Amino acid sequence: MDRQLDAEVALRLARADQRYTGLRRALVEVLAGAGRPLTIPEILQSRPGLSQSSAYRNVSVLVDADVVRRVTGAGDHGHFELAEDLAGHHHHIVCSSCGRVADVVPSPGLERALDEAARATTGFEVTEHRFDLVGVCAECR
Amino acid sequence: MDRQLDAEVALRLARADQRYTGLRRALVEVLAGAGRPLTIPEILQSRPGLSQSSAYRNVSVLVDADVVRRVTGAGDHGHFELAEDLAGHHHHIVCSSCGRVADVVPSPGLERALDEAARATTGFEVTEHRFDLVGVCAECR
DNA sequence: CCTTAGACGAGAATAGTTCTCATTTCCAAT
DNA sequence: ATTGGAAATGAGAACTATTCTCGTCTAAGG
Repeated sequence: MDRQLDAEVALRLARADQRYTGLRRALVEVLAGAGRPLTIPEILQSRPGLSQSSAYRNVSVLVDADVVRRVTGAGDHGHFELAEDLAGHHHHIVCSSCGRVADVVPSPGLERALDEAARATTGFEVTEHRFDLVGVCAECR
Repeated sequence: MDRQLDAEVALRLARADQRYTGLRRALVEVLAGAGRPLTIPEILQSRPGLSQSSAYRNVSVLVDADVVRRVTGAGDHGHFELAEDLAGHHHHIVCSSCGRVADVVPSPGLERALDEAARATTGFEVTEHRFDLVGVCAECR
C-alpha cells in the first residue's frame, strides 16, 4: 500500500484516539485498490473470513476519523470510499438499473461552476457539494 | 390543488394502469404544497389518520408512475418530492446535522456546466444529474 | 511476563421499508 | 339501483441493512 496514504491514515486515526489495526489497514487497502465506492458485501467478498459486524464497525470508525466517506443514493447498500482529500476530488455515476457506482473525474470548468453555485446559496453554511450522474451502465444496456 | 398538475397526475397514473384515488390525491397535494422533499413521517404528520403502510405503498405507486421522485442521501429516512417535470428542475441542500432538505433553484450557467459534464461521460447512457449541496442550516448553527 | 484497554466475532436487537391478508371501496355492466 | 369483480386500504407481520451487546482474545506498555 501507498506509504504516504498509510501514514496519513495512521495520523487521522491517532487524532481520533483509535488504533490502526490490521483489520483497519485491510479495509483501507481494499478501498484504495477498488477505485470506486464499495458496499459492505463487496468488501466482505474481497476479504473472506472477515466478519460482517467488524466490517461495519471499522468502516464506521474510519468514517468518524475522516478516512472514509459514505456515498449514498445507489440502491439498498451504502457505498464507501476513501475521503476526498486522500483519493482526490471526483464525482460518481450511478447505474439506475444495477446500482453500480463508478468514479468520474470532473473538469476544472465544471468545478468552477459548482463552487459558484455553492457560494450563491444563502441560509446554509455550505461545506461540501455532491454531483452525481445517473444512467445505465454498459452491462445493463 | 393546481388543475393542470391534477390532470397530469391523472394521466400518468392512467398510463401506469393505476387509479387516482383520494389518498393518492392527498399525497400529491401534500408534496406539492411542501416546496421541499418530505419524509414518510412528515407526510403522516400532515395527514393524521393516514396509515403508514398506505403512505409507503402509495408513494411507491406514484414513484413508479413518474409522478414522485425519491431523494436519497439525507439521513435515515427517504425523502419524496414531485417529479422534476411537474415541480420544475431544481437541486437540494442537505443539512448535515439534522438531515433537513431544502430546494435550491439553479442558475442557467450552472445548468450549462452540469449538462456539459453529463455529455462528456463515456460508458454510461446518462439520464439524469443530481447536484446537492451539503451544509449546516440556520437552526442547527 | 502481566495487565488491561481496546478490538474482535457471533448473534441479538433496531429501524426503515415492504409484504400479507382480511376487509372495504370503487367502477362497470346489467 | 344492484351486483360482481378488481383494486385499494389498514394493521401488523416480515424483511433487510445496519448497529449494538457481550464474552473472548489480542497486543502495547510497564
